[in-house]
Amino acid sequence: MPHPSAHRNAPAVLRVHRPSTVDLIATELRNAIYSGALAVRSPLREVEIARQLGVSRSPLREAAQRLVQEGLLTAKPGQGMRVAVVGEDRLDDLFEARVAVESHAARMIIDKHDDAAVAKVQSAFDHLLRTAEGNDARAIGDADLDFHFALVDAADNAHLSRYMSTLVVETRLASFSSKRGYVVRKDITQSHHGIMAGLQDWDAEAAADAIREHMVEAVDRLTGVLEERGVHVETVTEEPTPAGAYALGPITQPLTELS
Amino acid sequence: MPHPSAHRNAPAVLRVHRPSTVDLIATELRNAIYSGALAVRSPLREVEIARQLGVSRSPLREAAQRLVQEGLLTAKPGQGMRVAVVGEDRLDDLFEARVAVESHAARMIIDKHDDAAVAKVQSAFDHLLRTAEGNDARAIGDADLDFHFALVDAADNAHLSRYMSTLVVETRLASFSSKRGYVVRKDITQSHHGIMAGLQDWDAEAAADAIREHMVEAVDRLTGVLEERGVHVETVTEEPTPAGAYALGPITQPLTELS
DNA sequence: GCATGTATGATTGTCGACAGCAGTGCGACC
DNA sequence: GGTCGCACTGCTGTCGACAATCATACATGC
Repeated sequence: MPHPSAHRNAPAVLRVHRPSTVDLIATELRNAIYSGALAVRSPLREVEIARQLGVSRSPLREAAQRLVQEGLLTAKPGQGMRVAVVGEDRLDDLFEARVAVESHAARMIIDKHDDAAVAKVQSAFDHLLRTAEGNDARAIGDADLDFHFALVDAADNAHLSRYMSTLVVETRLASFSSKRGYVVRKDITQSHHGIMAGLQDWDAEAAADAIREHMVEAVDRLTGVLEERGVHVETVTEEPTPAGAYALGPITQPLTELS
Repeated sequence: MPHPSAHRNAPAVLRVHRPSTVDLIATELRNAIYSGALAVRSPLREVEIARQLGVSRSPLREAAQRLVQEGLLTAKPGQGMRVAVVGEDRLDDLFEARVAVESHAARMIIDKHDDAAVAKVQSAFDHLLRTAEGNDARAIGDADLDFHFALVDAADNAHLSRYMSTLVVETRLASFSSKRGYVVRKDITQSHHGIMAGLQDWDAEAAADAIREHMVEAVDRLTGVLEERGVHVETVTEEPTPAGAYALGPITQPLTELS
């Protein structure tokens, strides 16, 4: 039985895309950092992790170099690599870069009057709204980052999407690096609402302003400047993880995928 | 004799920053790609290049993975790595990403009324003007890319600068990948003049518009759509290189540098 | 007691080697 | 004559091993 997607004038077979072992390891490492399985500042024990992944040190080190290039790992000669710390001194640069990417993504969507793109962002926004009703800080944080990635991804620019995927993980690292633990603001949906409104009104400046304001709020939250000013905002804090011995799953070669 | 820069209240010694071997190799590879020593689409012969660099295959492969992450090298399982081809299908995404980064850099400079930043860009612009008087296509191309990097670098955001440094090399790869060879427009200074004017007038929208227009012109030049439309613009073409056997210099450990 | 020097253990950085795969050319077969 | 099959060659992907380096703890001396 032919596959339903088999098209008449389409080429008989699609080009197969085989991910290399290094690809798989790099993805695994990124996920481990994003999920917190690899804690901030923790050294990357090559022999141990290589054993957990079921590979040798060579491909692991090669994959790790990709994350070094992304800024997710830092390497010091003689001391190996550790999960990068995104301290307060880097917050301005990081979130300003996000403003650059996300506001331009919004401008692209608006310039094209791309209804489908807005619908995608709306979907992510709805999910954020539902999640924000609960008190799971991590889930809210995930939905938040998903929203921002969806915004950039909806602009349909592979280059910006790839850069954004790194920015997302770095943002997560900034939260993990915070002295106050993993905290999200309860009013997080409000600033997102401004972004959605800008998109729906096809108002690029309004969307860009909302994004800029949202990033300022994020930096304020992470630096704790709000508490210093005596401003009270309701937040949700994740109970600190046991930081126990994590375990990375072994690399499993996925079935040959078509692209 | 104490160094003149020794400050009274500064820490006695600065933190030393030792570049790792992988750092040096990665820089060497980037330069080789930027200069064209490693031609587009050419496979990365690991044994040969490792021998030229005076290192083993392991650190070379690790360094190469950094360039894979940057998109400067592409890796296919079983076929090793080759210098990436930035074909016409990727031009839109690439230059749109540059618009995002560069226009935001301009906005940052303008928002801060940063005179020193404008002066830096002006310096790069002057150099471009002088170079454009000649007919050395490659030199003009270098000055062009230097200008755009200077613009982003002047915004004083390490994150964006790092991303821009990759975008610069990718842009160079786009020129190398062009079927028409390495070509620069004679009227290249005009569109840059608009950018400079926007900065000097502290007019963010004017600067952003000029940047956007500049990128459109660049894409038009690379896709050859101008010729198709019968529009004639004066260009300078670099005579094709002999494509002879290049040679990468051996890795030399620089003296311990202070950061 | 504090600082300095030393031994130890673990971990990284690098290398050479080997198996396996991909591309190529030749030859056989339909 | 074209297609298929097969051996060959070069290269990659992966591994284990070794030396150099770093961090830690301990001992020594002032």
